Amino acid sequence: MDTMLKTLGEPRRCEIIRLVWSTEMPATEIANHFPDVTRSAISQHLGVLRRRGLVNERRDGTRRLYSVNQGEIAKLKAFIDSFWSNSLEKLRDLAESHEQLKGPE
Amino acid sequence: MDTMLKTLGEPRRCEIIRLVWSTEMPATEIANHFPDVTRSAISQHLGVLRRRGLVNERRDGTRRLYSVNQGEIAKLKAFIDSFWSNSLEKLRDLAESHEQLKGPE
DNA sequence: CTTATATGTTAGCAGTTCCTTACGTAAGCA
DNA sequence: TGCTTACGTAAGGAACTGCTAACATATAAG
Repeated sequence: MDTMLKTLGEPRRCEIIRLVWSTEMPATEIANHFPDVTRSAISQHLGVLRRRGLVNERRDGTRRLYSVNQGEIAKLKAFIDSFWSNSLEKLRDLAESHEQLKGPE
Repeated sequence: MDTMLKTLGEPRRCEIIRLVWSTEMPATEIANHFPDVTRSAISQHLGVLRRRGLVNERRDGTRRLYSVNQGEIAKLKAFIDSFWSNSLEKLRDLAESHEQLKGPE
């Protein structure tokens, strides 16, 4: 999970995720959205995202079309949510241990 | 937001957030949860978390008690959620432009 | 077959990050 | 006042990261 957070902590990688969130897009078109860095830099970011399983790659002729693996991002969402739900769990455990002291109702 | 993702991408910082999520805790006690690194390393992580506004510091004698600023983490939660809601927004915009082509119902 | 397009990969460098060691400081206690 | 506890901070180094430039490969077009 730390890995995923780190991966998305890179602004361009995070932006790529947004770009291909709902529509697959070839590498060159993705790179065109980042005029301030070379295509190579974006290709390397795509490689990281692919290896981390955050995007899927589909080949079509010479092109490679990327799309988001929303399931992986859903894991991140669940992880963030777990900060809250785990604290609820702690409260529940605390309540239970209180009940044990008092005996069951 | 990239900053927050990067900040939590560090495993120990992420763990610190969990530690002080629902109960404030003095720096030394936090450091004791990480036997593999020095207290200095943890102090530096706490400094980062404080500067980023992710934790609050309260002084009590020589101790410094840290607690999570849940509001900041809530922003991250909202950001992750926005990946989904923004794609809904795009669908809505798409539907609207279709209606313009057809004329209003 | 030759050329152009789309893309990944490698080498290498500058900047950043996380760590340790050593030191500084402020509050309590003798 | 001197010692101890609880902490932050500074200096410096090893490892990691993101970038560019140059090269490799594969498909398509002529």
